[in-house]
Amino acid sequence: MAEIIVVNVVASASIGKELMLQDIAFQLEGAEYDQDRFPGLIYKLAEPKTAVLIFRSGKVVCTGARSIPDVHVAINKVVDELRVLDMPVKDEPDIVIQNIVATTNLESTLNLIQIAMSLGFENVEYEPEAFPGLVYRMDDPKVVLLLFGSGKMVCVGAREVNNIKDAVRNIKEELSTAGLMRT
Amino acid sequence: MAEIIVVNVVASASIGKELMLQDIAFQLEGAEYDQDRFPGLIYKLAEPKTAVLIFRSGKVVCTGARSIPDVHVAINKVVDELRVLDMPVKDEPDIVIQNIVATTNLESTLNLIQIAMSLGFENVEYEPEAFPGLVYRMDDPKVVLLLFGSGKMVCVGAREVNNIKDAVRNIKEELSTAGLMRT
DNA sequence: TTTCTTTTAAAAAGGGTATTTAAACCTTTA
DNA sequence: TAAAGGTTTAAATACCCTTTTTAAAAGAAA
Repeated sequence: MAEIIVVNVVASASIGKELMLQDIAFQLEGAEYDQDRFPGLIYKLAEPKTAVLIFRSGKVVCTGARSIPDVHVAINKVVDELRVLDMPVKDEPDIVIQNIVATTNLESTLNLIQIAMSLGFENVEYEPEAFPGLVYRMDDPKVVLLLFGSGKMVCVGAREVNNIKDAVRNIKEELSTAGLMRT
Repeated sequence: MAEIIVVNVVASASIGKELMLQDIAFQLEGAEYDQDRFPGLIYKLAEPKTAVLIFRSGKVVCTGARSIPDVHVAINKVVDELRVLDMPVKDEPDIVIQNIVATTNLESTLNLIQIAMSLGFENVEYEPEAFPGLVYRMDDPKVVLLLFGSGKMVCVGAREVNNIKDAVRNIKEELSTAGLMRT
């Protein structure tokens, strides 16, 4: 079975109280902050390679992590840096994984038109002239799959890694049963 | 003492579960519904003269009422009309008064520049070239007063009528003490 | 050839969209 | 010149947008 590769993890966390973003922007090297564009301050870390959005409320969003442990490492790094700047931050931020994006290879070229008909148009969106992937909204687990003619797929919206495993297992079963995959 | 006139009462309420706004828009005479402009359906009542915003969530907002009893009359009218259309509505919507707007006359012309200095620039905004009224944010009760050179004023943000009475009493006392009102 | 656009999910928090109302001053429009 | 509309304030409702990240692959633009 082709491996499932997590390519992006998005998480949110509360790291403290009211933060003075203007001060942080001035003291934190590399911080991007343009209130007119976006209310959050954008801080990109090189290792783990992530982008952390810091908000006035003390909440943050971490994007781009390749694993859940990396999310924790990234957020803790930001918290430590803010602590050095004497900003009011917690010792243990409460991190919540919000979205895990993963890819895998179904190892079979796919006839997306036939798959669209088979999965039912109520859960499928397929407009090759707009986007080459077929969008399938799975109910359980509640995730969205992007299927490509090459057999590769992307799973987005998962809250935990097991959701992805279940989704991949389900779609393989559905396609195989419908005879839409080289078995 | 010049009377306080309530000119607008805004209230919110939950009147039921998920509502099909599209259906309501089609069946309710006079309903305005344009999803691209605003997510709520706008329904204007002639008596009491109000505008009720109905949302998909089953929550509504009533604006324009001249009194608190009128808010109840208006919302109940809407609920009754929706019930006739077989929409899922409650028997007793839980109405919450969110904002009461009132006007009164301080019966003295006011020197807004002097008042701005006296009340303290941290709570006052006065830019006559932009807007003729002086904006005063009172802490207790937490309301905002718009003072005009004519002596007339507007009080917004009150949650109950007593807030307005207290606010008027307070501003009169503050201005009189500072000798900024003809007593 | 490289880059960008298309699509999807998710959070954060502002801004805009719309509704109502008074005050009074300015500008625009018939 | 009169009438209309814009200026400001509060409040709830709930959507859209903004930004960040990431893969897939097709088409277009540079």
